[in-house]
Amino acid sequence: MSRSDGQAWEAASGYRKGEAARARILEAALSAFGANGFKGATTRQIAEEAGVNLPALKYYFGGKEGLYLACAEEIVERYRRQMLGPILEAQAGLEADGSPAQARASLKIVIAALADQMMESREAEAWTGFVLREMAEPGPAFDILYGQVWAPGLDLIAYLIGVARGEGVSRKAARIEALLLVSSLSAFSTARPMSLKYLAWPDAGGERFARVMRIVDERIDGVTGRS
Amino acid sequence: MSRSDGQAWEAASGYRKGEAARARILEAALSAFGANGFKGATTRQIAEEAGVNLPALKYYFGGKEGLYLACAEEIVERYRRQMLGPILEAQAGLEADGSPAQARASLKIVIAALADQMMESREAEAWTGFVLREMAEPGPAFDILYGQVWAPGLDLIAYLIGVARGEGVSRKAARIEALLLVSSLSAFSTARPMSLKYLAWPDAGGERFARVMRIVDERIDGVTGRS
DNA sequence: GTCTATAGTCGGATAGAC
DNA sequence: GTCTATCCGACTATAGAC
Repeated sequence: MSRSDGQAWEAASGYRKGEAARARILEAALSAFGANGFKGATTRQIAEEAGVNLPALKYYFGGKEGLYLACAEEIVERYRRQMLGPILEAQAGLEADGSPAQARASLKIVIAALADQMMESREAEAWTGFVLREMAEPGPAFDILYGQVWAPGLDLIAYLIGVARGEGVSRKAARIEALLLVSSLSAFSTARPMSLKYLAWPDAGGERFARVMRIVDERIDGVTGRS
Repeated sequence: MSRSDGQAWEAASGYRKGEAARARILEAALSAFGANGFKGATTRQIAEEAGVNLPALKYYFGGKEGLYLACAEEIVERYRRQMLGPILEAQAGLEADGSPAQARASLKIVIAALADQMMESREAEAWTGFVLREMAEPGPAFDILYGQVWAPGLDLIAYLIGVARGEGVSRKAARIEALLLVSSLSAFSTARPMSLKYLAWPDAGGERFARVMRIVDERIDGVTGRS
């Protein structure tokens, strides 16, 4: 990996400037790939936005595809950083009280955190775009994102749905419910431009976000079997 | 428009062969744009798949963007052709019996037809891909698709939700519910590759499609206020 | 390590023969 | 109307100076 090479020469020479350049390139790439996809984003645009010249991308990441994969790894870290708190909170609640009602509450915590990333957070916009695009059209980063982001997240949600509904739901059915629930959030991430126009909303933040989330919580009540 | 130009010389000369070439190009373009988007699709690839040479695209459609817009118009027609029956059925049911229960039944008919297009139909795969992509990243075809496909469809669904729930729901809330409901179907259209992997399903057709739809129908019961 | 300069490729568009 | 041949711009990648 180009990353460990970079660390190797840094350790040897004590050179530090490179790490800042590397971070800027990664940030610019995340933004560009998230907005335009692998093919749509150009290395020139990324280099310019990062304030480096073109060959720097090859130097640090081996090329366009290496940069794309590095973005995926960065996304996994950011996803974990953002979701770790809510996930631990949800798990702690369930360990203290394994009731269906608590599972429903934990589910709402997890979905709210996910929705916050997908719908509201401006900083998360780049990486959610990247992730959603890769799920629709599997590319070089599909496996890592599936294994590190989607599968664990969906497993947790499906598990919480199963507990909340009691024994009356099969494992597969809970997984389908989880997919439908998470996908419904795409109304305000992937499909946001259309949704905002349809609701005549300038954005989906603040009170508007809260309003959507109240409705999503009602849907969760429905999924988990409360009238 | 290049289209009316084409019709003009046909009417004058009685020449017919061109219309077949035009249709082949449109079909190939629909498939290519649906799979790869405007930038991702190449005119060379479209021309080759259609069995024509490159300048034919300019001749018939004025260029890449003209071809893209022609695809959008074609999609509107196909959407209407596919959805007209179910929409009329839903409206007829509601006119005969304006009860919440009937509205719920009509809603299930409309959603099932929509899901069939988005999830199961192989022929619809190209145009649903095109539509979903354009909604996420507004391009030249956004306005026509929004006005002719999304807005009318969502209006009908939001209206049916409102009737099914009685007077207890605001117009805006019904619209948000409609967006969330329709978006949940994207689990098996936009996000299909990931969903199929997660469920360990080879495809989402036949009995598997029916299984998902049974769960979607339960969600509709939840949205429309049945326990 | 970082840069300039350029090689090599590919895509959209079009001129002009027939 | 349909074709071949070609132009021009933009892209990725890389050689080589410092």
